[in-house]
Amino acid sequence: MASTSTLRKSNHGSRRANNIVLDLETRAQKGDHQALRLWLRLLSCTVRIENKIRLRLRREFGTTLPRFDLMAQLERSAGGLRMNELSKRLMVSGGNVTGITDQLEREGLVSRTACPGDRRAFTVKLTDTGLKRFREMAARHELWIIELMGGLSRDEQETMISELWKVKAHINRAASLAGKPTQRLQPGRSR
Amino acid sequence: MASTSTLRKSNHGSRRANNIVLDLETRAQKGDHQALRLWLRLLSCTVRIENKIRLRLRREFGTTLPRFDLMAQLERSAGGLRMNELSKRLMVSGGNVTGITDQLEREGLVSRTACPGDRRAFTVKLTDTGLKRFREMAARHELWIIELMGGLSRDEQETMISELWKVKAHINRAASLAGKPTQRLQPGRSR
DNA sequence: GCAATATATTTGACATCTAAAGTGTTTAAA
DNA sequence: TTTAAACACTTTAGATGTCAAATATATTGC
Repeated sequence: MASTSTLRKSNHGSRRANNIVLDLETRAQKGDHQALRLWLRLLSCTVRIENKIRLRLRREFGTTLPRFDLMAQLERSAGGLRMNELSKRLMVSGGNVTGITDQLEREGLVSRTACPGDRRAFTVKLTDTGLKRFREMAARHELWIIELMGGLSRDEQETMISELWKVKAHINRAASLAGKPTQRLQPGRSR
Repeated sequence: MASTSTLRKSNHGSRRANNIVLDLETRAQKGDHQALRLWLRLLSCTVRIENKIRLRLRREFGTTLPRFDLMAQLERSAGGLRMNELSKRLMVSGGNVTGITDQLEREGLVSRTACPGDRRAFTVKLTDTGLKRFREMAARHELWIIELMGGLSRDEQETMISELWKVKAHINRAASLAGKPTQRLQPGRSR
């Protein structure tokens, strides 16, 4: 594309300029490939681990990963959380949270309570049964993770944690700079 | 918990013994926490990136991530792939591949051909339209990934790629050592 | 040959997921 | 005060995802 024409032009320039262009091209090509390779490997590892956890949660506890994740969020905040907040923390859509909460409520593991002061909102909490059940699963879950991450030394794990932090920070920064699309490209028209 | 009582007890011991105990406990506690933190951060980054890609694929190309992934696998192997092979490479179940392939076939982007020599199997291929469409998307996709991974330098990316390789290798090793459950714990009984 | 077993895909029942539309509540501005 | 916008949640439609059972074909061992 642009690089091709630049290369063609610089054939008429000095050798030094030429080399610079070639360097840039090589770097660009390698760099691209690298980011993509990184992403694919990241994805691959995540999916593998997720699949293992998913399978074990089913086999040992007859539950699913999304339910476990939702309960994990609830356990961390003693007072319970609103659907809204759960949606943000789990990084899934609101409709999804509604569905999973329905399931867990049916199983008697969480409860929906009207939120005092805001009749739109619900507070979702772990029931006593839910808390007990979750603690059992969480203990096993942590062992699984330690086992699955066993390929890395403590130092390597630390390195990766901080590098992933950079990735996360960069993505968030980019998001706020770009400004999230308002999801309403046309002037909103009621009904 | 355990750390509290151990600490109390070791107040009566020698200073050296005390330190050893504290060290071990600190390491254990930190170590556990570390693996879990690593996993949560890994997951968080992956989900964030996935969500961005998903959104952009929809907005710019009116397609979805699974369809894009399936097409990406097909583009890499000129001769097409069998459902089986797609399932393995995408790390999803066979039933799932059937569904996505159905969709793409309906859209005219892939085709199912009887597999010569094995009447059980199908070969899935990109159609001409499919290939063209995919190439457009892939170019954009790569730019997105480069942008999203921009928080890491080339060296950092390289480090992470090799560390992720270790994770992957460890998981596979563990899997083969443990022996995948045959999914048939009772002697198989036909029907 | 033929039965037992293995492989490739589909199907069915369900659980997640998203995006978008719908319902009711709150807020804030006119 | 009225009313429009923002907000919290649910509902809907459609796509993915799982596992397990069902089909159909291949392969193997006797």
